Amino acid sequence: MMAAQQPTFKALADPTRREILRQLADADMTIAQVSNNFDMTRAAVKKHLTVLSDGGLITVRTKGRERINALNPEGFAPVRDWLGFFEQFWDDRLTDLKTAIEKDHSND
Amino acid sequence: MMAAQQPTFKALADPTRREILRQLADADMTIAQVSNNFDMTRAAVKKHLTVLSDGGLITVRTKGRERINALNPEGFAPVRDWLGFFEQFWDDRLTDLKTAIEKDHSND
DNA sequence: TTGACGTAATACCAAATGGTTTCATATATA
DNA sequence: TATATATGAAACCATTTGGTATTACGTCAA
Repeated sequence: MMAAQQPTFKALADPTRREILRQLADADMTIAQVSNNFDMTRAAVKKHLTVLSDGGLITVRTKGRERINALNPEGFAPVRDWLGFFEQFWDDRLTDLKTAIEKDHSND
Repeated sequence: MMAAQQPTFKALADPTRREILRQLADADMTIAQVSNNFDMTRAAVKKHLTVLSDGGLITVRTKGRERINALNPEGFAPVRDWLGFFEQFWDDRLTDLKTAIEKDHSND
């Protein structure tokens, strides 16, 4: 389990790729459909899709001569986990702070 | 409000920078302290810290001739928001699916 | 005030990145 | 079968990135 997070974060570093993900939330799309929404060549978009696929953020299924790209919810797990580490860390610190304050007030 | 997310995601794309963040969770550190934990020059670490600062993920305070680097919880908001969009999206889709199933079963 | 220390700033380099163009391959369709 | 369509793949290019080394600057302490 516990997929490597590097390919995921690498994939998310480019604004075009994040925009592609946002658009795939609306509908699954072929490479041609995705590239219609961007001012760059189909080849460039294809490269971005490859990076997204390597990062596990999308899945690709073949339908005849078309490749249909779709979001892969599981691929977002590395980001969830990474963020979770820090959120948990801050939660714990807040809890510790509260505990310390209560302890202090017990001296009133 | 609503900080630009590009500098944030850019900052998170490098494994060294994510490791620096993890270490800053344990304790605030000067540049020299951070660079002691990595097999690269202080100058290289300093560049990473600059990128992290540009991304809003850390804050730097001056204490004499030292610069103390610390995590900035607010800087994580772009990631929280970005992830939240997709989580919300999937939640809604799941809810819609459940509703559709219930509706279908009402024909029994 | 004079070093020593912590950091900033710059120039430089190799490799990665994001784009292009061109050509090849596989599948639909007339 | 012949042609159009959808994609894959490779070569190429400019810019960015992540590292280095070197030098300069501010601050502490003897």
